[in-house]
Amino acid sequence: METAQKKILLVEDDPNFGIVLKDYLSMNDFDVTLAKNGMEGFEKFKKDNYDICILDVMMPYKDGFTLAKEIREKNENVPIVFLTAKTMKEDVLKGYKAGADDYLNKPFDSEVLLMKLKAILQRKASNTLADSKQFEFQIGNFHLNSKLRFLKYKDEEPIKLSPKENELLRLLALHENDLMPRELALTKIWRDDNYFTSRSMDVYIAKLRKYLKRDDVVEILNIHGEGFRLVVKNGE
Amino acid sequence: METAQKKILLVEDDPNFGIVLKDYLSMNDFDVTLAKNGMEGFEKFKKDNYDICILDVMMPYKDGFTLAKEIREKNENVPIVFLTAKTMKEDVLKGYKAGADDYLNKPFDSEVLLMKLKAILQRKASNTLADSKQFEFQIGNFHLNSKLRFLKYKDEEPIKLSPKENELLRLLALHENDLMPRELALTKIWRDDNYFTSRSMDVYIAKLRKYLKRDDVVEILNIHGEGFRLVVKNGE
DNA sequence: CATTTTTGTTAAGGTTAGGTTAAACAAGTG
DNA sequence: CACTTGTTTAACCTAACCTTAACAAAAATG
Repeated sequence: METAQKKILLVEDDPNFGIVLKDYLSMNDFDVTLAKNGMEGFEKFKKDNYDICILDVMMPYKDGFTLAKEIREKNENVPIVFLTAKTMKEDVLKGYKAGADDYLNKPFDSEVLLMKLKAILQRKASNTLADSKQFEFQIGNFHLNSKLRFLKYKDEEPIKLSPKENELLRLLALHENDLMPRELALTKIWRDDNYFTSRSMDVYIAKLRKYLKRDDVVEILNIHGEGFRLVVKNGE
Repeated sequence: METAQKKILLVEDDPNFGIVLKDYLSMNDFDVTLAKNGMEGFEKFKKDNYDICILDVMMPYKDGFTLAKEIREKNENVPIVFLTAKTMKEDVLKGYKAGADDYLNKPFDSEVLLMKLKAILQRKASNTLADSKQFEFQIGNFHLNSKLRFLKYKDEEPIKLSPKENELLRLLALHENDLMPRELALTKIWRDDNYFTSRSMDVYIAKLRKYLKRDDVVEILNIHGEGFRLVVKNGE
């Protein structure tokens, strides 16, 4: 059931260029929302769900990278495409670190942009199943609310979770009783897979274990060299 | 620590450039296979599983687009990145139509390529696990879960298996009641066939026998000079 | 049947991954 | 700037894993 128009958030401070691009994309069957700066872009992003974000890098007040990071915090999956004025290597690298999916150098060919968008949406289409943002989980006698970032055990005071704790536990919960590969957490949450991020992850596992200790039906097992497994014993 | 190297198929007809690029990628922890033309590229693609394909567009005999189409027929998910000599719009569009994930204009910055590859692999990370591999086996009264690396006998506590134990038992199970040649295990699991790896394998056979002892319907027999055989007596 | 080759088994040693705590660092806030 | 919160890095230790060595038993070989 999918012929619905794809929603694009376009953030571009040059009004002329912005409107031209918006019209072009609209003509090609996208539903485009135009924001004139990073601030406005973020406001609009929070208010609605978009299939893709196109961000100009050079903008007053809040540049594209900063905006991208904020967007990533809210949504780890939405594709982000940068528009950069020229090929500046630092910019490109910075963009990818901020979680970009692609970038385009201005001036660019509009047809090329169109193809990129299509390619990106296609890629997402296959992924989309696992993407279903699930926010609430029952884990043994715990209840995890991943949107509000707290973990509650029976009737006790909810434990507040930090962003990393929360995401990690959420990933584990998504794979309950199954393997949650190290690599997955590292690429999804830390966006980098190296010795230090890996050790950092171990630290978070220790923190989660401490929280989960109060319920002996729940535990996090390690599978050496592979990852972790959140097991919930369905006793009695 | 090391999360398994990613396998790259690099198809590039310019031998100098190809080798330089290959070395660069290898240094950055990728496992690179280099093919000198489209034909060879496709052969290699069929013979192995790759995490990503990097294709030069301009090649004799079979160009990058044709190759990409063939690859897409075999595998609709593997990411494909094109290398194009210059920004030719037609080429770029053609590339996306052939199912490209991205393209790079030569000459390009190697760090940028690296970031692109990382970004692409990150996107794929969630998908990639679905490798059609057989993970679960019933062996007499045992149940082997090869993904979670444990072996369970009836209702006892599962026995945790080490990676080598696990792979070896899995190979034996795949050949249940049939010969599992030494050589097969050595090349598949130890990736080398010499005196020491062979002795190491014997050690693992001993370990597995110890686990399997609790069920006298199951045993590992040696076929002198040939390999081993996992037999399950189908009593009564 | 003596000799060589292959296999069975146990234990020691070395390496790497993971568990845990605390200190350092970074960013945001009163 | 002191204080708080979140995260990374360091340090130290234990557990897991794999190889190698050593010696014994079995099977092949001539």
